[in-house]
Formats: sequence, C-alpha cells, structure tokens
Amino acid sequence: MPYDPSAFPPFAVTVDLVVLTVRRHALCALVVRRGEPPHKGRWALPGGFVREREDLAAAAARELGEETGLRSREPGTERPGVHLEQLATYGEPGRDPRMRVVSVAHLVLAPDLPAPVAGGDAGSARWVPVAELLPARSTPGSGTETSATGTGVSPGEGDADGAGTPGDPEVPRGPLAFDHDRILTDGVERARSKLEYSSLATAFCPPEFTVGELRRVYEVVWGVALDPRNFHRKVTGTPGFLVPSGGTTTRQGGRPAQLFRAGGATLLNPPMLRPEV
Amino acid sequence: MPYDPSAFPPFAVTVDLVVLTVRRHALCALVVRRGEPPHKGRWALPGGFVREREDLAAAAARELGEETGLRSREPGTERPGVHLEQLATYGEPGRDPRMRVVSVAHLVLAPDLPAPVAGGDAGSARWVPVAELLPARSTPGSGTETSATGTGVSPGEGDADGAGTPGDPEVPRGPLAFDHDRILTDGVERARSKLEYSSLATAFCPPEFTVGELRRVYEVVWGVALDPRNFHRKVTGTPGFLVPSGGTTTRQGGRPAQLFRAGGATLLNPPMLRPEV
DNA sequence: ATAATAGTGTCTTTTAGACACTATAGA
DNA sequence: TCTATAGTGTCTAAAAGACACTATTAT
Repeated sequence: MPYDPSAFPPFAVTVDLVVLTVRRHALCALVVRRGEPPHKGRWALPGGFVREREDLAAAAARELGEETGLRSREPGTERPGVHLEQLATYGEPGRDPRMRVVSVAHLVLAPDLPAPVAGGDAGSARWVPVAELLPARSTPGSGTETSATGTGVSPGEGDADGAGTPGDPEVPRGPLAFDHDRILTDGVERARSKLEYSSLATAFCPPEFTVGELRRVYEVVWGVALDPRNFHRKVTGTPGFLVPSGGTTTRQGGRPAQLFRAGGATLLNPPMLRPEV
Repeated sequence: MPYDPSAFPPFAVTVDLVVLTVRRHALCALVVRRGEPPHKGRWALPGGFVREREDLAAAAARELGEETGLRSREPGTERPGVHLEQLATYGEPGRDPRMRVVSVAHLVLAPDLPAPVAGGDAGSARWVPVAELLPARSTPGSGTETSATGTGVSPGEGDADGAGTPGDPEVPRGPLAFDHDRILTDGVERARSKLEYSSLATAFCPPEFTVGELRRVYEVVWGVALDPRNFHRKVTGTPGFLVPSGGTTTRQGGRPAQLFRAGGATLLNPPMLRPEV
C-alpha cells in the first residue's frame, strides 16, 4: 500500500545541474572540482542537497547561485536571467557509494559569461567544452559531432578559459564523478532536441543579439553548418520568435546587423529542423 | 558543499504512475481508490515507495505489476509488454501533508486490456477517460480538445468500464488526490507530443494492428480527425515505423486490412505532425 | 580596392493536405 | 444492392534547400 508513513526507507535527495553555454564556438558545460571523497579531485556537475522545506526548482536555483554566481532570475529587474528546467532523476542504488542518493538533475542554459564563474563557494568551477568531457560519446552516429564545416567550429582547439596551458592539472581528465557523464549526456541531448521546436536557443544569447549570433548557437549546439540566408529568412519569419530591438551592431564585423530580443513564443511553429547528417 | 553524508534531511521517495490506454475511442488513465488517509476515498494515481535497494524504473515496474497486473516486459517471451519511461519528479514541500515525499512519476502506455485490471493488491483500480478526470484542463487552447469531427470520438459518452451506471459512487468525482491532477496533465501532454516524433503510438496497439487502428490512436490522443488516405500513405512510407506481418483482418469491418507490427524505429523521420487546431 | 557579414530574391525539390477513385468485405 | 473500411493516384499549396545577387561595414 502506498504512502505508509511509519516505515519508509530514508533517502537523500539532491539536485545536480547541467549548466550549458556557448563559448568560443563550443558548447561548454560547467564543472566543479570535488574537494572531498568520494571521487576527491575529480570533476563533477555542480549540485547539492535539497533542504528540508525547499522545492526542487528552488534548490536548483539556489545551488546555481551558490556554486556559480548565476541567477535564474535577475533580482529586481525584468531580465529573464538563465533558463532552468528539470531534466531527469537518477536514483540507481550505488550511484553514490556512501548512501542512497536520488538526484533530480536540472538543465540550465546561460549566455556566455565574461568571467567563468564568480562568487561561488566552490572555488574551482569552470567551463569545459562538452566535446572534451564526453569524447565521441556525445551522440550515437558519426563522430563528426562537433565539426561544422566552414564556420570555424573546430573541436580540440579549446583550452578551457585561458588556464589551459599544456599539461595543466586543472584540465579535467577522464570521466566525471558518479554517473555525471550520463547526466551530462542526457542534458546535452535535451538541449539539442529542444532547439528544434522551442525558442530556447535565445537562452544562450545575451538580451540583445543578431541573427548571425543566434545561428552560431544552433551551429555549435548541433554541430552542423547552416545556410546563413535560409536561416535568416526562416527565423525572422517565424512568428513570435524574434522582435527587433531597433539597434544595430557591427560586433561581428561586416555590414551592421539588426539587433533582436527573444519574442514571446516558447514553442516554434514551424520548428527549426535539425539537418540529418 | 554537496554530498555531506553526515547530516542530510530525510526524504521519502515514491514512484507514481500515469498509465494510459486507448479504450472505447477515449484516452483513459488508470486510477486507484485510496483506502487510507490522507485523501481517503479519493482517487489517485497508482504508486508506492521505492525500496531500499531498488532502482527507480524497477520500482515503477514493480508497482505497475502489483497494482494493475500489467507487466512492462512479458516474462519469458520477446513480447514488448507495455512502454515505461520516466516522466518528471514532483517534490514540492507539503504535497503530502504527513511528510516530505519526493515522487518520481513514470509514464506507462499500454494497449487496451480486456479486463480493466486483475490481480492487483489495490482492488479498486479502474480505467477512467482523461476527459472526465481533467475536464477542460487538458490543454491550453480551445476547449474542443477531445472532439474529433466525424470519427465518433465523443467525449462524455464514456462510463468507465461498464460499472458506470448513473450515480455510481465508484465514478471518480472531483480532483485526484495530492498533486496527481498535475502529474496526469503532464503525462498526457508528454504522450501527445511524443506521438509526433516517435513511434510510441504503437505502444497503445496490440502486437498486430492495422493502419486504421493506429490512426484511431492518434485521433483519440490528439483529439483531432486525420485524413485516412494521407495517414496511410505517410505511416507506411516512414521507414522503420511499420512492418507487415503478412496477415489481414476484417475486425474493423469493411475491406480486409493488412496487419502490421511495430518496426525497429523509435524516432520517426519525418515526424507525424499534429495538425494545429 | 578586398574581405567580411547582413539581407533579399528566385528557382527547384520535397512534403503536406485535399480529394477523386478503386477494392473488398458484411448486411 | 448499400455501406463500411482499405488503399492508390493526382493535384495544389506550402515549405525546405541551393544559391545568385546586393548592401554596408572594416581594413
């Protein structure tokens, strides 16, 4: 019989965060160095315990702020902050060697931040290209996952955030702690598929962005090259996706480009279809 | 700091099941009558505690068998049984008045069963049309959600499984227990959207089925009418979706129809697009 | 000048949808 | 016969994709 309050096995419940951004033409995830056993010294996804009277989403937002300095909603402003959604829950017995831990993973999509992370209580958080964390396991299929011909998307050039001199001990090696490789894989796949039928790509962009910048998000996340002309026509023709902000910029070089903000639409119709190989 | 093993708040972890089937031209969910407080006498989704050394999916499969007699995998055979996947996790403090309960909801899609449920330890499980459980809350948009013009899909005709004489106290009234209305809503929406880009509609069908029977699944779940001719051409032309089993049947009346089994494809390309209103 | 990116127009191929028409069963 | 469902063919409209061409900046 369900919900017998007297004798239930005790579980610890945590939230783990798959925090993704597009940085230097690569899809990057936020990882932290573990300071304690188990897996001491290994890299892991940020996360922590859910508190006694705390909602799951609130716990995820709190950990995001504590460990990374990011905010899921900018306080006092109407700026959207980063996108946060529940991803999946992982509760295999033995995934933590000490006790039974059920972890509710969340997916966070953030624009590129100037400094990697600041103000966190985990000192050693950093952005690392997903291609380095999950070599060749990113997607079932060909191994050319992160190469987009002709757009300068080149895997392997990334040294994470300027500290990556050759032989740097700070560069993550080997799999992530616990089952975080699998959680990260699921999060990346969720992000890839959600770009198709939602306006979530704008979550990777600053508040104002150009069509070209948005296109580079798609190209980096999907690992494909997209025709700039057809992309422009499609994305500006999808109702509710983009609204012109009035300004222009030349920060990408070339002819000045119109600046846009994210429109109100969350579901795209028609969807942006990912080209098949 | 995450993963401090000493002091963590204790949680109870349960699995809840959104079990859906297509029955009498209506999308139906499995609900059980609660025999104990809280919400004693109210209807709820089947579910129960996750055991000490039990995986989440295993707990869902076990509860499915215990409370409904369904099996996620037919023992000793290669028959696929029903489809089971994780849906989402609900952990708002106070969702259970007695203690902190985090529930990992799972979605189960099953073919129509002859008897509603058998061999369960919850005696009062039954199929109820989703339209009766979630009146007008099924989908944001027009209220014509469950009407499919010209195909006999008529909401409100369903009396759940023959026992629904007028005034029957066994007919669920009012919202489900706990936050199960929301969980059911999420499960229905997941099923609706997954029909578009996956071959999951076959999970609602018996092992061998006709194109017309598959079409009725789409019509009932989406609440729309589909052109039989275009539907036939599209599903038989999608590679890996259907494989002919060789036989034919006249169980739907009319000209004998070819029988098919589900093909190996799980992701449909091109997808079956849900018509917009 | 050249090179870069932005943006529009046009053509072709593919796909979705409407619907006429034929096929084969039961009543 | 009539009516039901099954299945094919064909036409049209919409969308996707290839790509020529113009526009506007920086160097």
